[in-house]
Amino acid sequence: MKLKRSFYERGTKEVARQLLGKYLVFEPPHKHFAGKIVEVEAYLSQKDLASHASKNRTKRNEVMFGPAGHAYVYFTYGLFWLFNVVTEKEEVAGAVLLRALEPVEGIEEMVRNRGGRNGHFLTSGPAKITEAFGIDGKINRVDLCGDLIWIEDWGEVVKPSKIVAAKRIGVDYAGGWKDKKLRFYIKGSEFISKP
DNA sequence: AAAAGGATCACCT
DNA sequence: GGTGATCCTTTTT
Repeated sequence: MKLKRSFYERGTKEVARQLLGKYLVFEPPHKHFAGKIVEVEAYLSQKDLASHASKNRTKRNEVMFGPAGHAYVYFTYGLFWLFNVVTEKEEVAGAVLLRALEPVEGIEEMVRNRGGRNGHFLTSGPAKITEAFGIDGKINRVDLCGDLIWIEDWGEVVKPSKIVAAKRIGVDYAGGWKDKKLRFYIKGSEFISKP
């Protein structure tokens, strides 16, 4: 079942934890991809110094301030696209970064998109996900309650004891926020980006 | 350990 | 309207 807007329209930390074990589905013309979400990071609000939203509204981060359930896709390091899900009600700029998936459907096409790499290297990092799926800036602002890209609940339950909370990756610039445990992953998954 | 690479933002003029 | 530091990373040495 496709997640509804009400799922996303809640506290970012809760949404992040509950996205574990759900499935990202992407259906561009004549293609089909699906992957199980095994690692995420929560970016809480304008107060979160690790978040793009900490600098108030700009052209880039604008979508984070809008309604929940939309995609926030941005370009970084001159090379990579990163995919986020917008959370919370309007004016509260929360988002969840998808950091790692377990590939499930469309694997052959993912391998092609990733230059022949396979297995553990396919989607074990935020920019690896977008490369494998072929996600780029065209997906920014797309409504996840539509028919191009969305997240599904396949009825799997991830027990709290299987969820690990850890420091976020690559946010050493974020002052007192850099060590907060807002990264969540499924314990034992072979596809997480960093242990 | 370091290169790869370009958009974005803060801060100037 | 121009400049420079920075960046929610990946790959290769």
